[in-house]
Amino acid sequence: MSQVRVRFAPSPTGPLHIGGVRTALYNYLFAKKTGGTFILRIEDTDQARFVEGAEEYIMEALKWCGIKVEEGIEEGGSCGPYRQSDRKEIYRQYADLLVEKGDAYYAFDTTEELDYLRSESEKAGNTFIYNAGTRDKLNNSLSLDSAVWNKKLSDHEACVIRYKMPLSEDIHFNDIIRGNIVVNTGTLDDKVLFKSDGMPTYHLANIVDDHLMLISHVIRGEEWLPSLPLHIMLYRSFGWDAPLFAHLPLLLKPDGKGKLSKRDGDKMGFPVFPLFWPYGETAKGYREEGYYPEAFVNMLALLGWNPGTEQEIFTMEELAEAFSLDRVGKSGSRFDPEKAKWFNHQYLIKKPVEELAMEFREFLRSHGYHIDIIRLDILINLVKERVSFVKDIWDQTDFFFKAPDNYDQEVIKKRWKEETPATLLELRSLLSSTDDFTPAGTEAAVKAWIEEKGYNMGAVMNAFRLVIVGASRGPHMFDIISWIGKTETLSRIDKGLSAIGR
RNA sequence: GGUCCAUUCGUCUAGUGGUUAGGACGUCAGGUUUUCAUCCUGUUAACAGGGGUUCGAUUCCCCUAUGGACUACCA
Repeated sequence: MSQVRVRFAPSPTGPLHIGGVRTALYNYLFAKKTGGTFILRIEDTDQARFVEGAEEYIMEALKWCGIKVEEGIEEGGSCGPYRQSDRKEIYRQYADLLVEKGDAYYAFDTTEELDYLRSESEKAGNTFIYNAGTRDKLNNSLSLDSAVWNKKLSDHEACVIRYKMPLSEDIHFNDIIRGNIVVNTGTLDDKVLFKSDGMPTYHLANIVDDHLMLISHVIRGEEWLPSLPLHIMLYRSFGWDAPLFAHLPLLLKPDGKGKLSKRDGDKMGFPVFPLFWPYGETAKGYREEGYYPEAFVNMLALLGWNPGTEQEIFTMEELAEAFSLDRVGKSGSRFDPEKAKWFNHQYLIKKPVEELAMEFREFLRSHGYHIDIIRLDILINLVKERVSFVKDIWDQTDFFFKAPDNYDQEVIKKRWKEETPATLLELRSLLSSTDDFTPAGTEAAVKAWIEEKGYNMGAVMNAFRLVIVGASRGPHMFDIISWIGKTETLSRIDKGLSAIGR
């Protein structure tokens, strides 16, 4: 098998969508699996859609994901440049080559003329196609007198180069994921290969670059499938061996139909982009939402591909080892934000406590709390199983840092009895005289007292929790009071008694 | 409209010409717990429809339906 070389070829028109990230990931995994090379090529042949910052965003997003580019703008490589606008001079000669061969021709029709033809056709219920059936009636080097079009050329009249699609010919081609496909050229149109602005279109640039960059496998989104026949024809016209193709299924909206878009994320509160997009209409990112890149990548990898085993948690290395194109599904995958959270939870609970503590310390700082890292370790161990994100730890631990401002009415109704204040007073004095304020120490003392007095464990502990936490939630009481300390514990009992009273 | 692609629990999916159609997320229930959560156990629920082929089709073929992509001098 010849050397595997794959490329991820986004166009820098905005933030990279997670569908794009998945395409990059599958390319990367395939390269790693086969010992091949992963290349990043920027397809910026559309000057009108250029977006400032998009290229940097793409590179940063891949880095965050742990997808390492081997050849690209920053990395260099023997097949550069890797930005199509920097390869501008390359394309024209190939377009000309096709014209010389008779597989392409010059066309002088203006956008307005073509738009008019299209709308007229539509009114008549037909579809306008620029192809063998219509090209003779249009303005091009096939229909016009050679003197006429040569003059247009020498006058530098606006002109594009179109591919001359055969009248009717079945094109057979193979897709690694979808198998054999047949399309008749009669349904295809004479696509523009070279624009009047001096830039190639995607179709030409793509074929030329993939050939020049020795790409062995083209792994891209399903939206490219309809243009594959054209690409196959192009390879044929150039006399080049075509790479192998794999068209990945789309990522769909979580609800309803259609492909995943930014709006879905906004509507349902989950990110559609890996990183925060800071320009123009901003968009939130997985990174900023608190997702770990490993979890994000793991989740994405399993959306459309499966290992054929029941393993769900994979490191990047394991993914690369297990990956294969023939285990990629054919149908679109609906994205499930809930499962994305679950993946993050899996990674979070496996993180070393010290790391989580460091992360949470930053969070606390921004909320005005400065807590010793050792104490945070203890805290994290108490609650990490309960959260999916570090930022969620706060919701589970706020009462560790401040006494309750109010007390859950439902719990008061259920747990606050006639004798409760007296019992809590007893408990207060017991704790006050307990020197060993470790969880084990207070637990032993309190349980012995409850037993001795014949109290009901649930009644006492729930009332106790109410004055300490303010609600019916949180880790074990003795862990809580040990962490907040004796002074705070006693003060919260006092505060609770006077607030709830009776 | 035309071309192409797709269709297994709500979701991601496994799977085979003969299976109790398996797993995960979610849901629900029970258990554990001083509470909530976790956790454990269990439950739930699927082969789009119709024709073939076949002794037998979820699996192979055809049609229909539904969904999707594409249909630009955008990628």
